[in-house]
Amino acid sequence: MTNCMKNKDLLKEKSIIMWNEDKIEAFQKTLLDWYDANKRDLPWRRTSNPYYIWISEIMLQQTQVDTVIPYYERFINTLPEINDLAEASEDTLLKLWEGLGYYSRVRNMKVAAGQIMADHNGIFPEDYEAIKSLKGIGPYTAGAVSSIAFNQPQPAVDGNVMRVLSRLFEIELDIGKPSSRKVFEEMIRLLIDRERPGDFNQALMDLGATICTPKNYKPETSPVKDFNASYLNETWERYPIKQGKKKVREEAYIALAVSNDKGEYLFQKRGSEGVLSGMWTFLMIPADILDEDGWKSFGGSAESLTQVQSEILVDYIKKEYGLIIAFNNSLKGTYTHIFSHLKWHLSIYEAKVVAETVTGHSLHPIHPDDFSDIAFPVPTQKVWNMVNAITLF
DNA sequence: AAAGCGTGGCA
DNA sequence: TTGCCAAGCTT
Repeated sequence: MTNCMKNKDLLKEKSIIMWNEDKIEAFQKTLLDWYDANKRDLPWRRTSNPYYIWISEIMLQQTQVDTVIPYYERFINTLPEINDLAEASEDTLLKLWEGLGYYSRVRNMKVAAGQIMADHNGIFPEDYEAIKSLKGIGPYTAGAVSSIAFNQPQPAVDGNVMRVLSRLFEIELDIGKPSSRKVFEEMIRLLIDRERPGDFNQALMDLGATICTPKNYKPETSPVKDFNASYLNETWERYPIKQGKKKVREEAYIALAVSNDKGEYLFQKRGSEGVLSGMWTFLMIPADILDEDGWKSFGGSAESLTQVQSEILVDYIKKEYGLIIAFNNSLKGTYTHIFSHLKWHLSIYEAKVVAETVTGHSLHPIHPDDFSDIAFPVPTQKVWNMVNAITLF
């Protein structure tokens, strides 16, 4: 009862009028009937194993269903039990995750698997708070797993749900703000079907993914259009409210594929902080060492560096890595990689190792025959493809 | 609270 | 082409 009052106070504060019980019940039936007839047949909907549901939810974070499916299948086949995940090496995990992005997700999963082994006797916990305390599991994923795998009436508010509710109730909140999520959660606590909470949550997400979409939205085609205030009031084009994103930062590098006389290429492991942390790349030389204008001075159409730039580069490699190289001053290609918050402009060149200083360096030689054992982020794969295409292996 | 964190699809 | 979008979490 106390929680119920809190719910209504929060909604009242935001000028949100909740439906009466009859309307809520009618909505639940309409939504679930639609879901029963139209739900997508997805691999993780054929299991009630919380471990597998968890894997799917982590993979689906900010990632499209079609992308996830093959990764999901391979992951559960390779690591069928929580214990397998807890004991897997980071290399194994990253290889299973290669190309999915947001690599901290799988590192966190290994930590969480260790928590489950240590704190829950290897059994996936059922309690919402216990689930949420697992590394990498936030309010959405905790709600999704507890409702889908354990039939608990917990909200699972993701972008879909916020968009659907914004349109149904003409919500004026910016769905990009962290504080807004709590309001939507309180709405779901009042709306959720107590008999089928997991299906209710998934039905809202399916509705958002297939009908109540961000673009090309046709409200008249929705199974719950009669409940949709923004449709009935012809205000639906205003919702959901979301602030625009800021422009991304741009950086330029020389991506240098350095090979030695054994046919190995030299890779560097990125640091534990920042983008692509702990992932392998070719040498990445900040373009601004070459001149004050950085990549703009050569990133366009230039096929080679100037003599001066070339010497600066060779000196930099010697100083930074203790490596004497023969630089092949012929542009192999350019590639622009767009992250969520950052853009890399890569100019790709090759070089051969002539000599190494005795102090060694932070670079790791890897033969192309062994590339299949190592997880490379997409920018590294793109650079390799360009080097590989030109040299005709 | 806001920024950081990958990648691919789409108009 | 550029920008936005997709089943978020951590710091």
